[in-house]
Amino acid sequence: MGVRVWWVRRDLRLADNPALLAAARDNASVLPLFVLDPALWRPAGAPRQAYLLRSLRALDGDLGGALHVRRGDPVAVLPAVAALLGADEVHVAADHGPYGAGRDTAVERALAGRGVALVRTGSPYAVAPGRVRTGDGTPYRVYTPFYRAWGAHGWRPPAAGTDRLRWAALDGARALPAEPDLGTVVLPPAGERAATERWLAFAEADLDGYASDRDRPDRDRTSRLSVHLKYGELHPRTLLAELGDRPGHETFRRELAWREFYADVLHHQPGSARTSLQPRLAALEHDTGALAEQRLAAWQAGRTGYPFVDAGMRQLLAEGWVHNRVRMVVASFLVKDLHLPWPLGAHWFLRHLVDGDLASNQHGWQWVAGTGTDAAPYHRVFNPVGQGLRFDPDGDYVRRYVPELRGVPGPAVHEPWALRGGPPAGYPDRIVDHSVERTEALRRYQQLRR
DNA sequence: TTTTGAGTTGTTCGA
DNA sequence: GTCGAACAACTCAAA
Repeated sequence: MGVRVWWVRRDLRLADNPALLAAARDNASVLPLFVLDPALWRPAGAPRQAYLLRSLRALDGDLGGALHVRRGDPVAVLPAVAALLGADEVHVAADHGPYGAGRDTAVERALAGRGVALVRTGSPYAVAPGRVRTGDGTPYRVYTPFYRAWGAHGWRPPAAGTDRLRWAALDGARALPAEPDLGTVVLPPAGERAATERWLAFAEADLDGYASDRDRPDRDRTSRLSVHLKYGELHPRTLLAELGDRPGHETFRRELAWREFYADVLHHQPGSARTSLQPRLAALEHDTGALAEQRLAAWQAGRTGYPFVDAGMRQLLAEGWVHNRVRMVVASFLVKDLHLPWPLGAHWFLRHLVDGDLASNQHGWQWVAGTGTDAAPYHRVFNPVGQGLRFDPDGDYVRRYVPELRGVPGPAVHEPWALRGGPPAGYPDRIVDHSVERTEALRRYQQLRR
């Protein structure tokens, strides 16, 4: 009966956790270890920092206070902890991100020098990135064929639970740092229990109508599970096991598959987190200078004068979360109306989103910018007014996040410049004319044609 | 090797 | 008001 380390990263749960079960096999006692890595902590932004701390506290509660926390570079911390404990195995779920994969290789090497094995079991995905391949053995670059092959590949059923876990203790654990100042941001409840409750509530109330309702930000019937999946408070396999063939179920499974697809793309092309997947589009002409900076600031603050865009940007600042439909609209606005490079927007999102995930975020932005995996028609430009009228037909979503417009009833709220007397006091005029900038965007994209 | 069908989420214009 | 075409070409993936 030995002692093993369970190195917790983005799998903050006890249920359906193959790495934990591997650590605990043969009745070994397990030290649950979280390493606060400054390289990941610093750029995270206050919402994610705070959420992570809350989720760690919840996990620690579920562990009866057994969570061991250290601060530092995992390459130094893991060998030190393993030595203090006398452990010969460290168990993790594999990390396929550009930073995590390199870090794990370095940790593995450092541990091996002391005769300790780094054992990878499972991953944060139903199918580990890199596993789904075309007939040629190459990675997929188009979603739909990936989805078919991913479904055909299949995944394991959820791991059976166990009540035979024994936790090890070790002196020298650091307390978690104090929570950063969140201002007025209100975060969703963190932890495995909250995640499970969210899933059950969603499955009960919204899953059947998901195919049509998910697109309506005014109705707010998306799953809101992104943050829980991000931190591994739930595993997608657990959800997939409960999905059937009804329309809403199929649509939700496809959303989970997008998450897997983008993780796969990032795994094969780590550079896609920073640069356009289509090299030809890297030469797209962007605006620069003082005016461009002013416009970026207006977008960030939710003061573009386009209510649907501003509501989304303010929801981001208020909740660290934005409805998916609105994410596309605000992204399109930055790239195609303001002619600014997508990485600027992607970076702002990562700083403020509580569910900010490198693969999903960067590739979602690339999809909107038309630089991504699909052969996006360059003429796909979202109309911020048309999208608002279509997906927020009564204007309720806009009024929820833009108080200056609360006195404007009905769909007229989407075009405040058309109101008698112009926009209400305190609400800005449009910073650009959409129809003009749409034409300009099309011109710039057209320049890059073969 | 060549061919073929298809590719998340859109918008505008004119009949 | 509704509806279909046009907005271009390109690349992917499998037959």
